[in-house]
Amino acid sequence: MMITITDDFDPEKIAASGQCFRWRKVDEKTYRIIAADHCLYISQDGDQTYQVDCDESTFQTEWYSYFDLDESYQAVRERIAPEQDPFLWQAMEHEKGIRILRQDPWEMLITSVITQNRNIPAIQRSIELLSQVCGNRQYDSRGHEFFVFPTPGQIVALNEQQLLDCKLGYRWKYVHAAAEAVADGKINLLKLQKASCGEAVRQLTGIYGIGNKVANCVALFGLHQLDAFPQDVWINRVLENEYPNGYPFESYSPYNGVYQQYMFAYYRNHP
DNA sequence: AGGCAGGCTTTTA
DNA sequence: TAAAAGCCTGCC
Repeated sequence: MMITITDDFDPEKIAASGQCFRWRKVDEKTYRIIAADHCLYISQDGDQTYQVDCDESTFQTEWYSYFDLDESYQAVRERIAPEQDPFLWQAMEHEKGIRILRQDPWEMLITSVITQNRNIPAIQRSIELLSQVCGNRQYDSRGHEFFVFPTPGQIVALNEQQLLDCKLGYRWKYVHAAAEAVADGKINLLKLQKASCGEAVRQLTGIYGIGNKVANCVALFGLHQLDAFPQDVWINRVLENEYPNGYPFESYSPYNGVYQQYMFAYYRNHP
C-alpha cells in the first residue's frame, strides 16, 4: 500500500536520532521497524510517498499514531524565528525530518535504562538479545522471524546470567528492578500516561537505576510528554557552549523536548 | 544537607 | 585508550 506524508518525515534522521533502536535499514530506500508486536517495512517511493507492507486499517490503528502523524513538526519548527535563536534554527534546518515517535512506555523504560553509558550499536545489540532470549517470536510479511520486545513478566523471570548474556553489564540489576516495579504494579504506566510530566519523572526516578536523564527519556519517548527535556552529556555541551546566559525553557514550552531532539542530533553530527 | 569522586560492563572509534 | 542518551554508593 502507498501512503503520503506531507509533514516533516525523514526515516534516516529518525533512525539516527537515538530515540528508537529497532529500526534496521534493509536496503537503500527501506527500513524494517519493529514496534510492540508489529513489524513494518517502509520504503521511500516518491518525495512524500512511501510503500508500506500493511493494509489501510493496520496503518491507521498501529502506525499512524506511532509516527505521530497528527502533529505538525513543521509548525513546531516555525514557532522559532531564525533571528530569535540562530543556533536552534540552524539545528532544525539540518535535522528537519525528525519526529518524536509514540513508542510503548514499557519498552522505552527498559530501553532508556539500557542506553546509559553506551553507544547506539551496543544499545541495539542488547535490545535485540533481550528480545531473542525471552520475547515472543513472530514472522513479518516477508516470512522472516522477529522477536517482540519482552513483557515485564518475561524479563523478571530471567536470572542474572541470562541478563548478563544480553550484554547489559552492570545495568542488569537496573533492568531487573524496572521490570519488577512494573510487574508488581509499583509503577502503573497507564496511569503515568495521564499524569503530568513532573509527576511521571518523580515516580520513575523512584525506581532503582533510573535517574533524571533516563526518566526524562521515558517521559519524552514513551509517554509523549513533548516538554520533557533529557539532559545528557551532549545537551550539557549545547547549554554550556551555545547558551552561556541561560536557555529559554519557558518560551519553548510545551515543546522543549522536540527542540532538544534537534539540538542533540545536530551536535552529535557536527562535533 | 548537598556536592563530588570513583566504579561499573562492554563496545566502538 | 577514551568515550559512550548515567546512576549508585560512599565520603566529605
